[in-house]
Amino acid sequence: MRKEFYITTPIYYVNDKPHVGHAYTNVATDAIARWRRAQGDDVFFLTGTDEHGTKNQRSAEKVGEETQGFVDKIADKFKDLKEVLDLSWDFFIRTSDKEIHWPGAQALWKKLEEVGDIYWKDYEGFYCVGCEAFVTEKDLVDDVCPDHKTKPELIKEKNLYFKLSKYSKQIEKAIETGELNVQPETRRNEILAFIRGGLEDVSFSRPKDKLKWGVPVPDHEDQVMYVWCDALSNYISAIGYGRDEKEFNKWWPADVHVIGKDILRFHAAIWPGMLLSAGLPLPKSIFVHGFITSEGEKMSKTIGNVIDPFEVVEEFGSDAFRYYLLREIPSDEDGDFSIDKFKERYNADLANGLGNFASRVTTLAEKAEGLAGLLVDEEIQNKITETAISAAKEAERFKLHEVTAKIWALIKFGDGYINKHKPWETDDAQVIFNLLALLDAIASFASPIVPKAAGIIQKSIKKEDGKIIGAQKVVNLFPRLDA
RNA sequence: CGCGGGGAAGUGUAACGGUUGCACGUGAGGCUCAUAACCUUAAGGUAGCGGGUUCGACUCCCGCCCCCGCAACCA
Repeated sequence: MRKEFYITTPIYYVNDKPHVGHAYTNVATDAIARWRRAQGDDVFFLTGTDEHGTKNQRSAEKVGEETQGFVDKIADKFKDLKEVLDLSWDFFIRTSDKEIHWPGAQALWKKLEEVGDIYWKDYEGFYCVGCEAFVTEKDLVDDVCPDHKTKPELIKEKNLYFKLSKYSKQIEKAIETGELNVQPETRRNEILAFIRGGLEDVSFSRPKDKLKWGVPVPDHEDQVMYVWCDALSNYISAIGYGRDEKEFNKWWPADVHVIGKDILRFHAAIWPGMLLSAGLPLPKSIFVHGFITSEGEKMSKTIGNVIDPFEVVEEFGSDAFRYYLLREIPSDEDGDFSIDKFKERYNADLANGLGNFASRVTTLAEKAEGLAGLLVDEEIQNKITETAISAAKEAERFKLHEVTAKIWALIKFGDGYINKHKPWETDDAQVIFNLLALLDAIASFASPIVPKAAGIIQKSIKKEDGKIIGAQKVVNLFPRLDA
């Protein structure tokens, strides 16, 4: 029986076009989704955009556009990543979508209110008139707002609050027992320490005059949802919560929420609290990945080292970019993106590695005779099985760079095998058949990582009734780059 | 203050209480099926510092130094 597997990326905030960090989250999630599909699971892969908030409203005003039109344009850029990065997501949720998202977000709100977890409370904070938003002390430079050079005023307003504190213990226990599996371990410890400190209730709404661009709170005309209920609820609204119970029950709970380390708290504290309140099951796991630095430094517009995924792919192709992200960036830590390292990886692993291996094997196989009907030698089969097992083990804990390394080690083994057996001298059909079987396995293992190249290789291997009978030469999959 | 993670060849990384492994890069040799690709091999690490436990520690414990993350309204 096919098992449902529901995986999500965060929804991206649309105040700017996508950068390499977004690309990373997408590619990592995509690789897991493709891997599960290859395992035979029925996968639903969700991504999308978070489009509300005063920031977007103001950005739109600044350029003299309708807010909706403004966010539409940026959301499209995120959608474009599908083709650019060769993503396989099934649905793209937008929080400004009144048909799909709003009913879910509002249904969830009503549920929380129904069980008595929503209440009125004064919210007090520093408010910058220029920003039209509350600012935190962290935002301030010398006590003034860095954007407006004014001192924010302390104001009070009535907000609806969510009783997160009530679920502190339950959330803590769920994470401790692994019912909600937070990966990697270090993030699990981090969030547990935080939760043990006791969770406070969170502000859940804003008065409409402060925040116009958002989801209206049901039954409270003058209030608009603050980000938590608005954004986090996308994970259930997208699959039918509040609209289509059958579809919702098919997919929920999520198997994995893939997130960046910056939003761990929202996903591993607030979100579980909301779900518990609503009587819904918790997601099975949360995979927290690190951030990407650029040329060893934090990416920033002022330094000018922001990496544009569109440009990298334009120059080197989606497979190469995906490979770099999955192989070079440790999936559970911060990693660095540098053009030199990119080229090094490309030449070593893709051109000299996968590409060259595919060429040598298919060239030998194209000329070979008597391949049909042969069986793979035990040595090769064992090697393939070993790799499948160890790669799957790493994939279970989301060590994607390790998965990739294990698969590429098989290429190394293959190259050694060719040199050892010299099939170009012996024309040994069995050896060539073994190599073809190996290449076939490598292509299928690598397809979640470099889907295009894997597809080309698979197509070049001729099969009959699922059995390999020959191949057509694969030419220059990854042309070498000049240093 | 605190909590959590980490410091290993030029770079990136893995496992492990008992010859530090792997990959890239570098040097030498080999091969020619292949994309000046591939294979073999060499050099290169006193495993941050100082103690302790132990027959024996990179691995466990303690102290110190350095780096990073968290420290709640930030997506």
